[in-house]
Amino acid sequence: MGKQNRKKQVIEEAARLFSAKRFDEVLMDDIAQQAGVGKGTIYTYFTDKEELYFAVVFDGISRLNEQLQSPDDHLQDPVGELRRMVHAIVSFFSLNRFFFRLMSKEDGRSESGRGKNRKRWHDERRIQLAAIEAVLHRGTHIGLFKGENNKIEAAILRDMVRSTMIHSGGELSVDEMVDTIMRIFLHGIQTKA
Amino acid sequence: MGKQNRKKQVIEEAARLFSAKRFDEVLMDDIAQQAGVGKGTIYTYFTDKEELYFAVVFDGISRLNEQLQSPDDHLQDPVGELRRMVHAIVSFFSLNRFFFRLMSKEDGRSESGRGKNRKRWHDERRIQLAAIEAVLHRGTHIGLFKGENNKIEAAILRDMVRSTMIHSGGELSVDEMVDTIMRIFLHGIQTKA
DNA sequence: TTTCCAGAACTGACCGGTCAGTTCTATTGA
DNA sequence: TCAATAGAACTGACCGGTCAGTTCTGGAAA
Repeated sequence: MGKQNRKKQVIEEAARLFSAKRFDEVLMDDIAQQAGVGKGTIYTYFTDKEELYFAVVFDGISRLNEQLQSPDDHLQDPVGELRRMVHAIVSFFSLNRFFFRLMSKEDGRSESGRGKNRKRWHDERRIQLAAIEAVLHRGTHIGLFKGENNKIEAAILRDMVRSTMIHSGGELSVDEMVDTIMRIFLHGIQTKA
Repeated sequence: MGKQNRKKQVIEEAARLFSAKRFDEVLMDDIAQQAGVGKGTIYTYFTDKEELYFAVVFDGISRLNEQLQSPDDHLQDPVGELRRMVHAIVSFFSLNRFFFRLMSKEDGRSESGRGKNRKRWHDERRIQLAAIEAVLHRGTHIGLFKGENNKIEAAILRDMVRSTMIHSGGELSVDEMVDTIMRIFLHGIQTKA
């Protein structure tokens, strides 16, 4: 088994376990066993449990953030670009249920900030908002969006993915979720009447 | 110090600590010290750390749910009723920052469900959604709302409070937050044009 | 032979939970 | 009003189990 594969395997299984249980309920012995790796081996890659935990978290969020970066659609219409982003988030989480749960959890801890890990988490999360916000700005500029408070609107859009995924109960396809989110975010629930 | 005050004091300090740190980082010794109470005293009220934790959680959520119950506004217009509910949630969390953080955290854990505490949490959360959903239904029935998927819409509305509170950075008043949420939820961000 | 690693075995810090001892409080009756 | 008493409430030093982190060994692969 290749060196990188081992580390990857550990991160993957740790993600599964950390997403399902409390930090203190997850044992290093379990992670080692699930990953098919000696416990000692884990400590060749990570100095301690906490470092492993954050490795898991950052592995997930940076992969998501890659997906979020637009290729070169700066020319595309803002609505299409927004839809592309929402789609990217929804499908990423659909394929990575573990990270979805893990991030929801980590998100809860986000306000109280201490240490460089917490800071980095904060930064990565801000990148997401900034990307969305930029598109909102562009749309506001050309009169397409109302743009009352782009910062909060960006946050709301991102978090709508979370709500939708949790509460769709697996009944909606990725595209249906994206449609639902975009419909509400763009037009609201009230009839024109 | 009165009997009830002690227990209440413990719950209050535990809420503060649990909201700021991981479960395993919060020491019973710390809670006791912060509450100005002997460690053993905590165990006269709660059988173990976990029970205390859930006592904290349920104390918060049931107080919130009380606020959510409409007095007798079943006759009032759905939009007004929705606004009243959003206002109730926003002001409750403004006055109870600890519970706000705590619930965000607990919410992250919500999917993986084991045990009766998890079930009760789930139930309490559903009560909130049901209350909102009922209003959406009523509005849909009289042609005021589009009502494409009231279940998810209810969840989104509730969670918009969370996003808004986290990302307003304390810059918005309660009423401004309520306005922002209602505006987006009812009409979306796109201009009519 | 040498390198690598699984996983068993070990260790000790740490912390949840206990309980013997102490303090508070309510009740009685003089 | 206050002394006496019962027992409820509280305390915090201590105990013991747990588990992160380390070391070691045997065996496989190269």
